[in-house]
Amino acid sequence: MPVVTLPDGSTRSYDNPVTVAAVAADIGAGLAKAALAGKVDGRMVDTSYTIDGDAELAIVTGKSDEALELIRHDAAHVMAQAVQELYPGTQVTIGPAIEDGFYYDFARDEPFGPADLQKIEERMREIVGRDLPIQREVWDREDAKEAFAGIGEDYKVQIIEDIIPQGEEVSIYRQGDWFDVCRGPHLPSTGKLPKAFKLMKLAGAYWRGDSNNPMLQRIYGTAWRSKDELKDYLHRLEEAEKRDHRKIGKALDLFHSQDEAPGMVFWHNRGWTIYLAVQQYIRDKLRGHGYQEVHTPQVIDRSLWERSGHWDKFRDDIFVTETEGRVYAIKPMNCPAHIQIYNHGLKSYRDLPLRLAEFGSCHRNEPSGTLHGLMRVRNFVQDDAHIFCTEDQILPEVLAFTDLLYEVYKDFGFDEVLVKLSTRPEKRVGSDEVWDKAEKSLEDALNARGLDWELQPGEGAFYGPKIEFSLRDCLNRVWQLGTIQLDFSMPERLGASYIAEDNSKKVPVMLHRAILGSIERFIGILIEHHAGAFPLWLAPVQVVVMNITDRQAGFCQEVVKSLLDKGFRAELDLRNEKIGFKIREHTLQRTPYLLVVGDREMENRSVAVRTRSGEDLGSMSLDELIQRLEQQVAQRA
RNA sequence: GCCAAUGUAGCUCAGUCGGUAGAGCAACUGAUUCGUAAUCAGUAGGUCGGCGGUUCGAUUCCGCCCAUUGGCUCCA
Repeated sequence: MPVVTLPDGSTRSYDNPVTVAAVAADIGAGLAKAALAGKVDGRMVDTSYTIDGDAELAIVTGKSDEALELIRHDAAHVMAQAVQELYPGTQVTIGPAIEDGFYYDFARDEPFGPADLQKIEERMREIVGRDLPIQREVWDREDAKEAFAGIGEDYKVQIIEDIIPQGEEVSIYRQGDWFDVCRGPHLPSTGKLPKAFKLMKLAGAYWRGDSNNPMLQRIYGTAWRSKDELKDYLHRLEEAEKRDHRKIGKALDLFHSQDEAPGMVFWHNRGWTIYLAVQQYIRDKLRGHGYQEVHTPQVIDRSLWERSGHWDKFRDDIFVTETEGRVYAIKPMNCPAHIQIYNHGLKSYRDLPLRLAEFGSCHRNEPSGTLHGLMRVRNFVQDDAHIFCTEDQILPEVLAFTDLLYEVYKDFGFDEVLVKLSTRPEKRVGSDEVWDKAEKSLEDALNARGLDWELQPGEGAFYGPKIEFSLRDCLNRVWQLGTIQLDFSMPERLGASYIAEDNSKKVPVMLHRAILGSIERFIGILIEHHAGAFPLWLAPVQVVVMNITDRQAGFCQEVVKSLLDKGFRAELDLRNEKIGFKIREHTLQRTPYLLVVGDREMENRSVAVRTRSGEDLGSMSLDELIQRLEQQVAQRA
């Protein structure tokens, strides 16, 4: 006698077990038709699911938020069916719903091309048109393996063997002649899939994400509840692409890179101006937070890297140079060098914590396929620092660092920070007691500041746990910026020690930490965050002064000089062009303030002020303007 | 590194089913001195990513390499 409670609180009782579809039909014919799935006690199920006891039920329709995942998962199935119909012999593997869409990985000798995508998409529409009922069946595990082996679906056999836990039932979803192993739930029929999908791109992907495995062909698609939603999504993508830091970097003349130096940046004056502004900002911050800035060599004999352990582990990723029979590494990181500074002179516990900061240029020979604009480069500078401290100082240091990091992110206008804590991996150094203490310090620090964070068990480095702070780029890709990593290994390897209160010799704990991470990457994120319209304090050119006719040239020069004297980045535009043309150009260049000087302004020694957003602030005296600019820079607005 | 795609003038792009290429903007010259998102006219500009092969002839077809883009893996 199931009693079904609906979201509005009303109940319906039935004499016998009922399906979700039956309840929907009981409520109304319209709902029965619209029903895509059910949510029973919070769990998504098929409409064919039988409710045999008291339960809470919500009918999922095309309007529900839950419908999206369902639709995307079904789109993946329909795509797989389309592919197998069009390209017999292609094996299917896995095909989940993902953010904004879905993908499916296929095993096929022939590569898919862009033309195939169109064909597949057409066939998908046809399959939707066929309105095939989608039926769930439960098969015996061994029967299922045999069935898939029989049709040459080796990957499916592996999935049943390795991925579906023993004891869990093996469910098969059948649509027409086509069937797939799947946990579900699915739509009642292929006809319920809105024709608001689009295949987006082709990619390679290793089977089960392991680069030792064969590479499969992945097709990405997007799917939505309606054509309008799809249109909105595609429009959002277009808008996002306009923010791409590589595009803006070129358009605003910030930087470039070229074939001769892959993964390295040629900073043009405007980009370098931003770079220096960012660096100067951090430098000032560090000085106020008890850091000492140092600078160490870029080229260091391999023996140091052998002692630190990097030579063994990262030999292939280290640029090397040789002279007079000695092999040197172009440094991939600063820490071993900082330990050399630490080791210089006997240290007492009274010297700790010792915080050494460096803007050191590092090179890593990253795999070619991973390079990406400013986000992933081979030569970068981090706002790097290493804190040498006692075990008891870990918590206060992590707390102080977290506070500093959020202070910095706030100044740059970032508030959506993703935080992840990575804990001990299987292979590690250091005793469990030390790890316990270290992990707890990191966790306590995050909780003390009330941050939302995600645990990544086993993802820590072999030498210690870490916290990572990440931001998203314009295409929603996540990039790590800040980090704090505890290190129980390197100080010992490189012979760092201090004399403790009890006169014993102890090894300090080292904290690797960065806030912006690579400054290159950070500027990439900044460019996309602001779409090139940098806040005044970062703008490479803050003010441009334009004349209407040659008569005002002299006064314009005076204005620029006054601004330069006040420390502003001002430029002059005296070209023989119409004012509208100049306004357009500098607006496109995202210059924050455009000053127009005509006869009127020259007469009363003022400037007409326009912002890049098109706002006309009218005429004002130079003093008024400077006051405004100074205030805005101070507020970092 | 792996899979796929792409590489034509400073920039954005078109084109050649094999006969060494074109537009807009930018540049340069001249005219114009014009008050808030493009003044007009003219001129010049390319080893069609690199190397090799096929061919009478290759930017076009084929192979290799380099770089870039989108993914995957990696990321001290």
